[in-house]
Amino acid sequence: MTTVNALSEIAALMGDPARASMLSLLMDGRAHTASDLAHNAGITAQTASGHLSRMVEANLLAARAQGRNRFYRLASSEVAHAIESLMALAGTRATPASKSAAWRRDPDLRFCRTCYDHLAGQVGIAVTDSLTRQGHLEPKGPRDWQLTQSGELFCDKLGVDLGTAREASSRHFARQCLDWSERRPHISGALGAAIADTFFRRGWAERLRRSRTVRLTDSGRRALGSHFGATV
Amino acid sequence: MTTVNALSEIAALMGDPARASMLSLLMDGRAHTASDLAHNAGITAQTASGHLSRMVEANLLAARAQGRNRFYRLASSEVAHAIESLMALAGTRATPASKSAAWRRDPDLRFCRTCYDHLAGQVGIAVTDSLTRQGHLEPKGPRDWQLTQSGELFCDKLGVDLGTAREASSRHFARQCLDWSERRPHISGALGAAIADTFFRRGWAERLRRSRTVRLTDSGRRALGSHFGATV
DNA sequence: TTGATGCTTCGGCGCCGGCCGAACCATTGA
DNA sequence: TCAATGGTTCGGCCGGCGCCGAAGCATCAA
Repeated sequence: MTTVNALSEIAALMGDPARASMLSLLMDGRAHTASDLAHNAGITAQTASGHLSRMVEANLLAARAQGRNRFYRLASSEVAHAIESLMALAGTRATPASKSAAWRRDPDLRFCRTCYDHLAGQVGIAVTDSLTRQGHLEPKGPRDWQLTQSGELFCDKLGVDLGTAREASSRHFARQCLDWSERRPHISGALGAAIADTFFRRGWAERLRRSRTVRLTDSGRRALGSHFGATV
Repeated sequence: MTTVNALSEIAALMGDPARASMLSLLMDGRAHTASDLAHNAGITAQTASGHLSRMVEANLLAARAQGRNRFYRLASSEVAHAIESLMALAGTRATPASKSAAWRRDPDLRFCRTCYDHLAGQVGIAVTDSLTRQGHLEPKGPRDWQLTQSGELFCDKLGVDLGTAREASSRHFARQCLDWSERRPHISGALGAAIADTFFRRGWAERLRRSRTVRLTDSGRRALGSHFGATV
């Protein structure tokens, strides 16, 4: 393959209106589901599926399966840079994030919910962000985190049962789980479950019946502020 | 026109093999005749004519009639930049272990070439690295550099025409341009052009015919060592 | 289990656009 | 003026690819 052909193949991928529409949506830097991208581009799921796999093949996108959903995001900042420089030629700039309709539909679920056995939504992200920001949590490999020494102390002070969490040796300790509403990773795995358990045990949060939705109590709201430095 | 359509239209123009071939040839920053471009792309003159007028219409190319000939060149350095950033993506297609065939096949192009009107490849990177390492060049914002006081002196000593470079006020002075073969930024903008001009004027480098490839002369190799402290 | 949902694969249709031959226009040189 | 050369316009052919319906697989909820 020549340099020229490589150029034309990459450009041709971006040159289809449907694919360009998907790339534009993904310029917000977050991950979107295949159906989200299909709907946004105004095409059927099966057509979108073909487009998406071609772009993954060409290393424009990265895919990650989670449950029944498949999330796609831009493969690298270089891809975003190339798209931006093409948009610059057209005299336009990248559009900021545009929220999907589904995103607005369920504000409570979006705010806080359980994802299996750990916290997700804005609260789950707030906890995750707080831990990384304070240096308690750091990346370990592409899909995991690990607690730092200060993180161990912090969890102990909070009453998070790290001993039991570590005993579940067959399970990932601190896995990155992609949050569908926030489109960013939150903590899952044994640590995520232990943290969620702490929230329920200390009365910071309550499960709603027959729903994944979780209600943050007043004391929970205060705890987020005092322990995590977060206001939600 | 939406930004999405603008993106796809520009990308689609670059996405045709024949047009991509023309754009690649024009990446040398020089003007080429229509028949030259047609022959290089392996198509007939009438087909090329259609492609060329479409690219002029889209402001990718600028045309100038001269006698019976019609010369085409890239419309702006922004076009060159967009093409270069697409080529950077094309380099990531295969598995990281094996570079693309084109990458292996074209060692001279990788070593030194023009990117529109400035130097790219290993030599372009060596110059850029030398300037930053010696404190002559420092980052200014996310995508630009600026010359330090010592950098001004250094350029004067070298014979780089900074006055003319600064006069082109509509143009970025020292822009970061992502090098597709080295995967790191080199100097573009008015300063990049002035430096390249110095290399050609002092006989340190020579353009090869009908190619973006640049040959470093023996004196150029010595100059890289003495002035820039680089061995290539 | 059963049904619902998300995603993919397969097959066939339709059309957009790249291609060239032929003809035409413009500039040059004699 | 006439031929030669470079470039463009027009018309028609045809292949590639974007599209969807149908069907199939995987996951989740009850």
